[in-house]
Amino acid sequence: MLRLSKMSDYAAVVMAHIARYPEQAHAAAELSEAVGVPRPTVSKTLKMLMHAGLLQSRRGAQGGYRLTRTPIEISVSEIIEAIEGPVAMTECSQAEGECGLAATCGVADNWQRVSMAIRQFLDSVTLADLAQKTPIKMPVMLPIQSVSLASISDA
Amino acid sequence: MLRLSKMSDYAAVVMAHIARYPEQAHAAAELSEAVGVPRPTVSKTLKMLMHAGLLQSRRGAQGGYRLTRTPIEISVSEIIEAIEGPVAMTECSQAEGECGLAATCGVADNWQRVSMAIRQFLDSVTLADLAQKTPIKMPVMLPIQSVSLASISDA
DNA sequence: ACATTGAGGACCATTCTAGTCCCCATTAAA
DNA sequence: TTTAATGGGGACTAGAATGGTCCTCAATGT
Ligand code: SF4
Ligand code: SF4
Repeated sequence: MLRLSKMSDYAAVVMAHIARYPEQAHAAAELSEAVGVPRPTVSKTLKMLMHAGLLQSRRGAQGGYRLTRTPIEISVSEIIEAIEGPVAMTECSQAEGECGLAATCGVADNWQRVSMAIRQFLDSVTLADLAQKTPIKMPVMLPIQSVSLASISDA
Repeated sequence: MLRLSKMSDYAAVVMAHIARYPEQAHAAAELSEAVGVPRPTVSKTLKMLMHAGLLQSRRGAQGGYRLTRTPIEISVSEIIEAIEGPVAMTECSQAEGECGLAATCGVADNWQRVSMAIRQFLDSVTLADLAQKTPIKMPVMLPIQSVSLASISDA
């Protein structure tokens, strides 16, 4: 279903929560309760976000997590990538692991473009957008055909 | 990685292959060889595409599969949905199965919009786009902020 | 000192995925 | 009418990924 993993979802929820009070340090326990996700799981998520450089932590009393950047400077694609790796629809859309069918499949090139379009879109959505209460408006996406089908000439 | 499943990828490849000769019937064996995917797997994929109404089949000698519509009338989102169900990033982006955090998470609404934007985009990419040899051009996507953060006024 | 809080990583259960196989139904052609 | 081609349906399996838990150690403020 082209579904985000639950962990990514948690990550987004947690990040959004932190983004609403960016100045405070948020302990894992606090976030766990606020969000309704068991502590160990939330902790794991936080660790991943930290490794990705989206959060900084301080241990000890009064410690916790806070954002390394302002919510406007964090994109949802970064959050997703922190949890599940690069946003890529097909195997061939990542640098590594070229799929064996690349030679015969004939769609690799176009898939990569589609994939890139989605990545760019996700780049353009920020944590601030996600966290705000008022629903964000949808971006205008020009139908792909309008630019592509015009110039077909080969086989 | 927000990755398409392999099956969906196969489906796309196979559909693209058929789309290049829409008039002929394509036997599973033929497609299997053309695409380099083992017969049983390709067969399974074809069955799914048929159930979704994207292909029609005829059994017996000279039988095989062909498209039910022209390639321009088939969107890649339909192909994906045929294999892995509705394109939805979060659990709450589908009608059924509301996730338990819906009340507390505070991002459901915005995720749904992001999800819908992607779905719409995928709707706009057709099988013809995918199948053509010349690389498709990317659609222009206006950054979401430009439309969202400016005009916040509603609830 | 000591209570708090994160770091790191092992570990497990369950689900999903990819892939295989078998047997039956239909159709065209010999 | 027989036969060969071809899809339909569905059960089945091995393996990977996912979601989630737990334990112990390190840091830090009071
Ligand atoms: S598009 Fe082609 S090359 Fe890319 S992953 Fe799919 S089959 Fe492999
Ligand atoms: S966004 Fe909120 S409601 Fe939607 S799936 Fe994630 S947690 Fe559940």
